[in-house]
Order: sequence, then structure tokens, then C-alpha cells
Amino acid sequence: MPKPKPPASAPVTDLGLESLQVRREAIFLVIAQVPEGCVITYGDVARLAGLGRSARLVGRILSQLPEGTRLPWHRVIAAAGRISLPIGTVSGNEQRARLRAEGVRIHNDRVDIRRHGWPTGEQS
DNA sequence: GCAAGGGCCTGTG
DNA sequence: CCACAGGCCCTTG
Repeated sequence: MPKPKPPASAPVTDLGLESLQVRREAIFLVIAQVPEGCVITYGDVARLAGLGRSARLVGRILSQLPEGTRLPWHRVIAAAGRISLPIGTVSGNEQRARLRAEGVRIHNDRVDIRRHGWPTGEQS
């Protein structure tokens, strides 16, 4: 049958709404694995999480993170090592402060991705 | 339910 | 730096 109709009685294992959750979890796991002093781009996070080109989704998810999260969201930056969060904002300031605290040098809203990029860096 | 606009994006020109 | 298009999701009307 090309059209599996779910019973209106008990759609317990319902995909679709849940897959959103799954994506968030995947993103969470990927970012959680970024080592200290390293950065990763939105695109790479999406790719490693199996989301393909949904870098924008990653940004959206990150923007909606709870305050007390242990997720190192500050290690997630835009492509080419650019920091997309504007300076002067709480998040932007926090991100820069944390990165610098981890030894990441920031020069004009830019991070040396060749040095701190992950996983394609040389931290091994 | 569809169209339009916007957002921590990305790549090309 | 700006403009466009490609992809994903949310909010409005």
C-alpha cells in the first residue's frame, strides 16, 4: 500500500514531529564533541549530524538553546571562520569571550580556522 | 493550506 | 560589500 494510514486511536510512534527532536539531538551531540579551543562551522555541524545542507537550521536551533545549556555553542561559527553573531549582543560578546578564554585568537570577527578548525584541523 | 518575509547559513558572482 | 539562489523552519495574513 502506497498510503499507510495511521490509526487515529494511537499514533504513538509518530515520526515527523519527532524527527525535529532527532535533528536537535544530533546537532547537540555533534557540538558536544567539539574539543576545547576548537571551532566548527554551522555547515559542518549540519553535515556531521546528518542534516546535509541545513546549516541554517543549526543556527536556528542554537539561537533557541536554553540558558543553562552545557552545550559549547560558542564553538560554532559561520563559514570561513567568521563569527556571525554581532558584537555588542549578549551572545556575541559571550561567544568571543569564551573563545578567547580557550585560547582562540579572534581577529576582526574572524577565527583562524586552519588552526582551530575541527575536525579538519590538526589537533591530533 | 498557500504565499511572503525573516533568521546565529553558504557558495558564487 | 552587495545581490542571488538554494535549503530549512517559523510566523502572519
